[in-house]
Amino acid sequence: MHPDTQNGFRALADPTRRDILKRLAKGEHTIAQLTQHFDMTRAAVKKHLTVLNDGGLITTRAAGRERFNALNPDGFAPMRDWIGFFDHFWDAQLSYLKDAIENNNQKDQHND
Amino acid sequence: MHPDTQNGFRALADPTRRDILKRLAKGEHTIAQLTQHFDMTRAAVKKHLTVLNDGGLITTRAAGRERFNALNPDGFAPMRDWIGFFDHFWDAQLSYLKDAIENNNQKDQHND
DNA sequence: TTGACAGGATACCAAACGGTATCATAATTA
DNA sequence: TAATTATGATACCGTTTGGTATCCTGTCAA
Repeated sequence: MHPDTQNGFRALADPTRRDILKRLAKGEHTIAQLTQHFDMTRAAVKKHLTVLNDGGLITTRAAGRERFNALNPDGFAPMRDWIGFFDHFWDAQLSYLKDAIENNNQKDQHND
Repeated sequence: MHPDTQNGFRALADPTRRDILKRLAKGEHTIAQLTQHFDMTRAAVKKHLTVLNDGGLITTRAAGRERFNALNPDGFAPMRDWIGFFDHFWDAQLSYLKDAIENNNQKDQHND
Protein backbone atom coordinates (compact mmCIF):
# COMPACT_ATOMS: atom_id res chain seq x y z
CA MET A 1 0.00 0.00 0.00
CA HIS A 2 1.16 3.52 0.80
CA PRO A 3 3.36 3.44 3.88
CA ASP A 4 4.34 7.11 3.76
CA THR A 5 0.95 8.64 4.37
CA GLN A 6 1.88 9.90 7.82
CA ASN A 7 5.22 11.44 6.84
CA GLY A 8 3.65 12.85 3.73
CA PHE A 9 0.77 14.59 5.46
CA ARG A 10 3.11 15.80 8.16
CA ALA A 11 5.35 17.31 5.50
CA LEU A 12 2.41 19.12 3.92
CA ALA A 13 1.20 20.54 7.24
CA ASP A 14 3.69 23.42 7.25
CA PRO A 15 3.24 26.50 5.05
CA THR A 16 6.98 26.96 4.51
CA ARG A 17 7.29 23.41 3.25
CA ARG A 18 4.33 23.83 0.91
CA ASP A 19 5.97 27.01 -0.36
CA ILE A 20 9.20 25.11 -0.95
CA LEU A 21 7.34 22.51 -2.99
CA LYS A 22 5.78 25.23 -5.13
CA ARG A 23 9.20 26.68 -5.78
CA LEU A 24 10.68 23.29 -6.62
CA ALA A 25 7.84 22.92 -9.12
CA LYS A 26 9.69 25.56 -11.15
CA GLY A 27 12.88 23.55 -11.16
CA GLU A 28 15.71 22.26 -9.03
CA HIS A 29 17.04 24.45 -6.23
CA THR A 30 19.99 24.22 -3.89
CA ILE A 31 19.49 24.99 -0.22
CA ALA A 32 21.21 28.35 -0.63
CA GLN A 33 18.91 29.28 -3.51
CA LEU A 34 15.81 28.33 -1.54
CA THR A 35 17.00 30.18 1.53
CA GLN A 36 17.10 33.44 -0.44
CA HIS A 37 13.31 33.34 -0.67
CA PHE A 38 12.63 32.79 3.02
CA ASP A 39 13.17 34.82 6.15
CA MET A 40 15.04 32.11 7.98
CA THR A 41 18.47 30.55 8.16
CA ARG A 42 19.87 27.90 5.87
CA ALA A 43 19.75 25.42 8.74
CA ALA A 44 16.00 25.91 9.10
CA VAL A 45 15.44 25.39 5.38
CA LYS A 46 17.60 22.30 5.56
CA LYS A 47 15.37 20.91 8.30
CA HIS A 48 12.29 21.48 6.18
CA LEU A 49 13.97 19.72 3.27
CA THR A 50 14.69 16.77 5.54
CA VAL A 51 11.01 16.54 6.48
CA LEU A 52 10.01 16.81 2.82
CA ASN A 53 12.48 14.08 1.97
CA ASP A 54 11.13 11.85 4.75
CA GLY A 55 7.69 12.37 3.25
CA GLY A 56 8.98 11.25 -0.13
CA LEU A 57 8.03 14.54 -1.75
CA ILE A 58 11.47 15.57 -2.95
CA THR A 59 14.68 13.97 -4.17
CA THR A 60 18.24 15.24 -3.99
CA ARG A 61 20.98 15.10 -6.56
CA ALA A 62 24.55 15.82 -5.52
CA ALA A 63 26.82 17.70 -7.90
CA GLY A 64 30.19 18.69 -6.53
CA ARG A 65 29.69 20.64 -3.35
CA GLU A 66 26.13 21.51 -4.34
CA ARG A 67 23.01 19.44 -3.74
CA PHE A 68 20.06 20.05 -6.01
CA ASN A 69 16.65 19.42 -4.52
CA ALA A 70 13.91 18.43 -6.93
CA LEU A 71 10.22 17.69 -6.72
CA ASN A 72 9.17 14.05 -6.59
CA PRO A 73 5.66 14.21 -8.08
CA ASP A 74 5.07 10.51 -7.47
CA GLY A 75 5.42 11.11 -3.74
CA PHE A 76 2.07 12.93 -3.64
CA ALA A 77 0.17 9.77 -4.52
CA PRO A 78 -0.46 8.52 -0.94
CA MET A 79 -2.08 11.80 0.13
CA ARG A 80 -3.95 12.21 -3.13
CA ASP A 81 -5.32 8.69 -2.78
CA TRP A 82 -6.20 9.12 0.88
CA ILE A 83 -8.18 12.27 0.19
CA GLY A 84 -9.65 10.62 -2.88
CA PHE A 85 -11.36 8.10 -0.64
CA PHE A 86 -13.72 10.86 0.45
CA ASP A 87 -14.65 11.93 -3.06
CA HIS A 88 -17.62 9.62 -3.28
CA PHE A 89 -19.10 11.00 -0.08
CA TRP A 90 -20.04 14.14 -1.89
CA ASP A 91 -23.33 12.85 -3.24
CA ALA A 92 -24.10 10.66 -0.25
CA GLN A 93 -23.63 13.55 2.12
CA LEU A 94 -25.77 15.82 0.01
CA SER A 95 -28.73 13.47 0.06
CA TYR A 96 -28.17 12.81 3.74
CA LEU A 97 -28.12 16.50 4.55
CA LYS A 98 -31.28 16.92 2.60
CA ASP A 99 -32.96 14.33 4.84
CA ALA A 100 -31.48 15.85 7.97
CA ILE A 101 -32.74 19.28 7.07
CA GLU A 102 -36.23 18.01 6.44
CA ASN A 103 -36.29 16.04 9.69
CA ASN A 104 -34.76 18.92 11.60
CA ASN A 105 -37.31 21.37 10.38
CA GLN A 106 -40.01 19.18 11.84
CA LYS A 107 -38.12 18.56 15.07
CA ASP A 108 -37.20 22.18 15.60
CA GLN A 109 -40.78 23.27 15.61
CA HIS A 110 -41.47 20.97 18.55
CA ASN A 111 -38.31 21.84 20.44
CA ASP A 112 -39.07 23.53 23.78
CA MET B 1 -9.46 31.18 -3.07
CA HIS B 2 -9.27 28.50 -0.38
CA PRO B 3 -8.41 30.14 2.92
CA ASP B 4 -8.49 26.96 5.00
CA THR B 5 -5.59 25.17 3.39
CA GLN B 6 -3.39 25.56 6.44
CA ASN B 7 -5.96 24.41 9.00
CA GLY B 8 -7.03 21.63 6.68
CA PHE B 9 -3.57 20.20 6.16
CA ARG B 10 -2.84 20.60 9.83
CA ALA B 11 -5.97 18.61 10.64
CA LEU B 12 -4.92 15.81 8.29
CA ALA B 13 -1.43 15.58 9.75
CA ASP B 14 -2.48 13.46 12.73
CA PRO B 15 -3.28 9.73 12.38
CA THR B 16 -5.99 9.81 15.04
CA ARG B 17 -7.78 12.60 13.22
CA ARG B 18 -7.55 10.77 9.90
CA ASP B 19 -8.98 7.72 11.67
CA ILE B 20 -11.84 9.83 13.02
CA LEU B 21 -12.62 11.04 9.51
CA LYS B 22 -12.72 7.46 8.24
CA ARG B 23 -15.16 6.58 10.99
CA LEU B 24 -17.32 9.59 10.31
CA ALA B 25 -17.44 8.41 6.72
CA LYS B 26 -19.65 5.60 8.01
CA GLY B 27 -22.07 8.04 9.60
CA GLU B 28 -22.52 10.58 12.36
CA HIS B 29 -20.90 9.93 15.72
CA THR B 30 -21.10 11.63 19.07
CA ILE B 31 -17.91 12.24 21.00
CA ALA B 32 -18.74 9.39 23.37
CA GLN B 33 -19.25 7.00 20.47
CA LEU B 34 -15.95 7.98 18.85
CA THR B 35 -14.09 7.72 22.14
CA GLN B 36 -15.04 4.04 22.41
CA HIS B 37 -12.81 3.31 19.42
CA PHE B 38 -9.72 5.06 20.72
CA ASP B 39 -7.36 4.52 23.60
CA MET B 40 -7.66 8.03 24.94
CA THR B 41 -9.99 10.16 26.99
CA ARG B 42 -13.07 11.95 25.75
CA ALA B 43 -11.30 15.28 26.26
CA ALA B 44 -8.53 14.24 23.86
CA VAL B 45 -11.05 13.20 21.21
CA LYS B 46 -12.85 16.47 21.70
CA LYS B 47 -9.62 18.35 21.01
CA HIS B 48 -9.14 16.42 17.79
CA LEU B 49 -12.70 17.24 16.78
CA THR B 50 -12.01 20.91 17.40
CA VAL B 51 -9.00 20.76 15.09
CA LEU B 52 -11.03 18.92 12.46
CA ASN B 53 -13.74 21.55 12.76
CA ASP B 54 -11.20 24.36 12.41
CA GLY B 55 -10.03 22.65 9.24
CA GLY B 56 -13.58 22.62 7.92
CA LEU B 57 -13.56 18.84 7.59
CA ILE B 58 -16.48 18.12 9.91
CA THR B 59 -19.72 19.73 10.98
CA THR B 60 -21.63 19.35 14.22
CA ARG B 61 -25.35 19.06 14.75
CA ALA B 62 -26.74 19.51 18.25
CA ALA B 63 -29.65 17.34 19.35
CA GLY B 64 -30.58 17.68 23.01
CA ARG B 65 -27.51 17.09 25.08
CA GLU B 66 -25.84 15.16 22.27
CA ARG B 67 -23.75 16.62 19.49
CA PHE B 68 -23.47 14.60 16.31
CA ASN B 69 -20.27 15.06 14.39
CA ALA B 70 -20.48 14.50 10.65
CA LEU B 71 -18.11 14.51 7.74
CA ASN B 72 -17.99 17.65 5.61
CA PRO B 73 -16.83 16.27 2.26
CA ASP B 74 -16.68 19.75 0.74
CA GLY B 75 -14.01 20.68 3.27
CA PHE B 76 -11.50 18.45 1.54
CA ALA B 77 -11.51 20.60 -1.57
CA PRO B 78 -8.68 22.98 -0.59
CA MET B 79 -6.26 20.14 0.06
CA ARG B 80 -7.40 18.16 -2.95
CA ASP B 81 -6.90 21.20 -5.13
CA TRP B 82 -3.56 22.06 -3.62
CA ILE B 83 -2.23 18.57 -4.26
CA GLY B 84 -3.91 18.62 -7.65
CA PHE B 85 -1.59 21.42 -8.69
CA PHE B 86 1.21 18.87 -8.75
CA ASP B 87 -0.67 16.37 -10.90
CA HIS B 88 0.57 18.28 -13.90
CA PHE B 89 4.15 17.60 -12.87
CA TRP B 90 3.66 13.90 -13.02
CA ASP B 91 3.48 13.92 -16.78
CA ALA B 92 6.08 16.62 -17.07
CA GLN B 93 8.49 14.64 -14.98
CA LEU B 94 7.76 11.48 -16.91
CA SER B 95 8.26 13.09 -20.29
CA TYR B 96 11.39 14.77 -19.01
CA LEU B 97 12.81 11.47 -17.79
CA LYS B 98 11.77 9.75 -20.98
CA ASP B 99 13.44 12.49 -22.95
CA ALA B 100 16.54 12.29 -20.80
CA ILE B 101 16.76 8.55 -21.36
CA GLU B 102 16.21 8.73 -25.08
CA ASN B 103 18.54 11.62 -25.72
CA ASN B 104 20.90 10.47 -23.00
CA ASN B 105 23.25 13.37 -22.44
CA GLN B 106 21.55 16.04 -24.44
CA LYS B 107 20.31 19.02 -22.47
CA ASP B 108 17.37 19.59 -24.80
CA GLN B 109 14.30 19.71 -22.61
CA HIS B 110 11.07 20.85 -24.13
CA ASN B 111 8.84 22.54 -21.66
CA ASP B 112 5.53 23.76 -23.03
C1' DT C 1 48.02 25.20 -0.35
C1' DT C 2 45.25 28.42 1.36
C1' DG C 3 40.91 30.52 1.68
C1' DA C 4 36.20 30.96 0.58
C1' DC C 5 31.95 28.62 -0.31
C1' DA C 6 28.06 24.92 0.04
C1' DG C 7 26.28 21.98 2.90
C1' DG C 8 25.74 18.64 7.23
C1' DA C 9 25.23 18.03 12.35
C1' DT C 10 24.21 19.18 16.84
C1' DA C 11 22.96 21.67 21.02
C1' DC C 12 19.79 24.67 22.55
C1' DC C 13 15.27 27.50 23.07
C1' DA C 14 10.37 28.97 22.96
C1' DA C 15 6.06 27.64 21.27
C1' DA C 16 2.81 24.27 19.76
C1' DC C 17 0.93 19.67 20.27
C1' DG C 18 -1.25 15.46 22.15
C1' DG C 19 -2.79 13.92 26.16
C1' DT C 20 -4.78 13.70 31.21
C1' DA C 21 -7.27 15.30 35.22
C1' DT C 22 -10.68 18.08 36.91
C1' DC C 23 -14.47 21.01 37.26
C1' DA C 24 -18.70 23.19 35.26
C1' DT C 25 -23.13 23.12 32.66
C1' DA C 26 -27.17 21.64 30.13
C1' DA C 27 -30.39 17.77 29.29
C1' DT C 28 -32.42 13.41 30.35
C1' DT C 29 -34.41 10.12 33.71
C1' DA C 30 -35.66 7.80 38.17
C1' DT D 1 -36.09 17.08 42.93
C1' DA D 2 -32.02 14.42 42.56
C1' DA D 3 -28.98 11.58 40.07
C1' DT D 4 -27.09 10.53 35.79
C1' DT D 5 -25.48 11.46 31.24
C1' DA D 6 -23.20 14.11 27.35
C1' DT D 7 -20.52 17.57 26.61
C1' DG D 8 -17.57 21.93 27.27
C1' DA D 9 -13.58 24.35 29.34
C1' DT D 10 -9.31 24.84 31.49
C1' DA D 11 -5.00 24.02 33.88
C1' DC D 12 -1.23 21.30 33.61
C1' DC D 13 2.55 18.02 31.70
C1' DG D 14 5.94 15.72 28.66
C1' DT D 15 7.25 15.60 23.81
C1' DT D 16 7.63 17.43 19.31
C1' DT D 17 8.40 21.22 16.28
C1' DG D 18 10.28 25.34 14.03
C1' DG D 19 13.88 28.13 14.56
C1' DT D 20 18.83 29.91 15.77
C1' DA D 21 23.75 29.67 16.67
C1' DT D 22 27.75 27.16 16.15
C1' DC D 23 31.01 24.05 14.55
C1' DC D 24 32.55 20.60 11.18
C1' DT D 25 33.48 18.48 6.52
C1' DG D 26 34.04 18.54 1.70
C1' DT D 27 34.77 21.11 -2.75
C1' DC D 28 36.22 24.73 -5.70
C1' DA D 29 39.33 28.54 -7.11
C1' DA D 30 43.42 31.43 -6.63
